[in-house]
Amino acid sequence: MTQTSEARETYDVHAVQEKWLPVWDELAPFRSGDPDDPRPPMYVLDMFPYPSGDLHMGHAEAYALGDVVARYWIQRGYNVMHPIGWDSFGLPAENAAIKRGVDPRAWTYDNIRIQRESMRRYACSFDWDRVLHTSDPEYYRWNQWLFLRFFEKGLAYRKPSLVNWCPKDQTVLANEQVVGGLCERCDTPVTKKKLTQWYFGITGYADRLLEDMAALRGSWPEKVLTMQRNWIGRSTGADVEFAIEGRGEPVTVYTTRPDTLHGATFFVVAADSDLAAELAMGSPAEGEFTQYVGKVRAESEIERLSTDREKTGIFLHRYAVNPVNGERLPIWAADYVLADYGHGAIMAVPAHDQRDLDFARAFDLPVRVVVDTGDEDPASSGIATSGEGRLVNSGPLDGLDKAAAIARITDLLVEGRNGRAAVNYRLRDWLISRQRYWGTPIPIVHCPTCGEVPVPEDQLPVELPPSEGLDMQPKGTSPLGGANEWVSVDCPRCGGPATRDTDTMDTFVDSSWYFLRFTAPHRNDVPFDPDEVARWLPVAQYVGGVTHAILHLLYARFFTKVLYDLGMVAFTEPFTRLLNQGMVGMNGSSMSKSRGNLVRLSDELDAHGVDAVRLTMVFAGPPEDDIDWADVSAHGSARFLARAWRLSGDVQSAPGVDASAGDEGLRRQTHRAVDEATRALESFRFNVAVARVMELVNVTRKAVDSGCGAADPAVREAVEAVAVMLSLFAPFTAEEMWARLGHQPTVARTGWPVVDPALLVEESVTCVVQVAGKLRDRIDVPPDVSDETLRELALASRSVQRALEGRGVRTVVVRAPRLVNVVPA
RNA sequence: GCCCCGAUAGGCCAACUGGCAGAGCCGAUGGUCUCAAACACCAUUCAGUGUGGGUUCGAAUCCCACUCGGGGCACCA
Repeated sequence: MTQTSEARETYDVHAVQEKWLPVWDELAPFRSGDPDDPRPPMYVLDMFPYPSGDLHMGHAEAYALGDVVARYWIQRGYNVMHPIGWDSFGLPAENAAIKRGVDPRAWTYDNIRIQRESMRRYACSFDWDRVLHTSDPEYYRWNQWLFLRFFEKGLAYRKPSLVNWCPKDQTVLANEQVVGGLCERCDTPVTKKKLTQWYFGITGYADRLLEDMAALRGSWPEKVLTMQRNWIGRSTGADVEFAIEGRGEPVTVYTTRPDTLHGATFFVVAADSDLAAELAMGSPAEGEFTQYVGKVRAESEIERLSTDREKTGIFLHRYAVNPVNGERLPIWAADYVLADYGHGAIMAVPAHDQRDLDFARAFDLPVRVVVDTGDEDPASSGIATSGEGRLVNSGPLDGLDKAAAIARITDLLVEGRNGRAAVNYRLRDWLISRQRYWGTPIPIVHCPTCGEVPVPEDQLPVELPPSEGLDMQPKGTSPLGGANEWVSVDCPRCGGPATRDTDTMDTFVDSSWYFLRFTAPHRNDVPFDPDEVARWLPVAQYVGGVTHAILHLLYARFFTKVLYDLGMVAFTEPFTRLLNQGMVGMNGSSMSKSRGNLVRLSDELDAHGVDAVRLTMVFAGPPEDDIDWADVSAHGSARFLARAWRLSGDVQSAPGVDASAGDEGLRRQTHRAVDEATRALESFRFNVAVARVMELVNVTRKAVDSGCGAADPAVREAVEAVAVMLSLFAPFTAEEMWARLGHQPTVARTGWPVVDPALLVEESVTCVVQVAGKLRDRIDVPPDVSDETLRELALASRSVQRALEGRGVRTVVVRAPRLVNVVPA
């Protein structure tokens, strides 16, 4: 191999970075707000960050991937809106305030400044004209405004309930923020507490959240859809009313197995429910019951969740009456029945429900089989049977199968007016109150005479009082309660003395509609501009971590449907396509916020340069896979980029030279590389697209050194294609190459290379000839060879004849022009 | 316990609707350069696709069972 450049130039990545940043600042190639822009609009959105310190490896991966998508569609001629903002309310700011005595506001905005500058240096293709921060009063006023719309529709309401409580953060948590019984933020075991809190009525949207997922199939990861489906947890069954001896009102229970109604042998109410307390009152077991409830309340979620714990409960000395046969069922209070699911009470059918059977065996209660499944009697086996079978011991249901029995009993219950078909959801209403400072104040005034009074719109935003002088220490009530002057207000309705609600909203409220605000972040008269929303939304491509598969994405979908019902948007799903990127780890351990950063992004950027880090993130594998930084090589990426850059200095033809006169072999390789890279990009196989560019660099290097030579116009065509394609992954290198090729900045807006289909057609293809599925010969044929000709060519092959060993030919499978399979007799 | 997803070279990963298992990167080995090393460059290397069946002319790809790994839900009646 000839050595073309003796004194090899070296590629100074850091100098190149410093060179182009100010140029891009000046050109602002990613502005999307020109109303006369003729390009078709497209909305590409990265999940916005929380401003906790500087960017880390996870951000670097996410924004590298989001940038590939945004920059690709820009090259394809779209006016891409790719905005960024900060999800800047939340606990860490407050914790920093407590720990270091700094103002949460100052801490937050300092971090935003740092992250913003890091994003600039990382060459993120954001439209910097559209920045928003959810902690700005101009933003959170619209949280409050939307809250009031929800309140008017009855979708925001207050109720007393047992709520998840984090003893460390001293605040309530939504169901979604309790992970495996631990606080999502601080991993403290969560307990229950009875509090009156604000909720959003998401359960009323459960069916729509479920059904509308059909439209997302194929464009959202199946995994995310499955997780949402599980979370919503729809089940169908029946409500059945049981009379209670000595009580006027019957009690309704929900069951998914109404067919087993005749198998009920006892009745259980949730120990921590109001109903249990009422039934226990005056009973001989009252004292025992009170003690039991105390114990249950004190238990942490983690204890409750343990599956192999023993069943506990108290017999209340009361009886329920089975509506189908008049049997008296003893009523027990137990903690295995949940107060906030269904009606907080169940009919227990131990023969066909494992939990009921475990309880029956613990307390020696009868077991009656009503579905003959052919399995061993649960009373002796200890295993409840839930399979198919014929109904027995069930009066009018005897002989029916499960489905028929469910239909029949449901009809009978309706006739007897003591039951009906029913649907239940695992999903609970969304608890949005937080007893913290750094969030959106809930715009409600509590008046002793008028009750809950909304703050009038012209008084929005209800701004947070200064943090100075407020006690931020977690103490179970909001720090805002200490801001006496702020709390005391005149009731907007009657003018009398009243107090503000001192809780703040869950920060997931902020992120449930921010994607709408990006269309016009500076409008202060509306939350978002309907015309702009119509122009840009729904988001064509959303990019973010799978950690938000349930929480954020479910809430945002819910908000969108509510806004649709309010007539504010014309679509019901906010994100048309979703790409989940994986996480970045090191040597098998993850690098999450809580576990500390094993690899510092700034170190990697210093060592290898921005482009090499970005390229490594994209090239490491499919975007949704996790990356182990130990498995990939930023150094290898840097080496490749230097090789690509070197090519741009080798090109000897002039800009604008006619490529059609160039070397055809190289031209074919170039056009095929662009074609394949394009297809890979559109199906999110970014790593494959990068491989195609690497391949093109390799063949171009060979063409320069030992092929057509550096002066051939095909070399320029190839290197220009490399530069444009690299602009998605390695913007600095691409820009520098573009300049060295004699062009003006910026390569980011140059346009995607156009593939000449004529150059994709091969002159001849290698046809594989198999005998009995085994490779026996290869023959070169024209790409348009006919089946007939190919068949004859193959049969004429000496290797084929040898492989046939004189046997006859049974069939010949011909797939022109690539393959022939000769099947011997 | 239930439900998803995955398993291809020493590592990370490719392989369009079933059709030559290998595109790319890392590593390793050899060479060039060097006083030497590092860097760089050139070249070489390695699997028959987790296991067992099935469908097919033909299976990494489709089907069934299992193993291992990852994830989700889990006392939700």
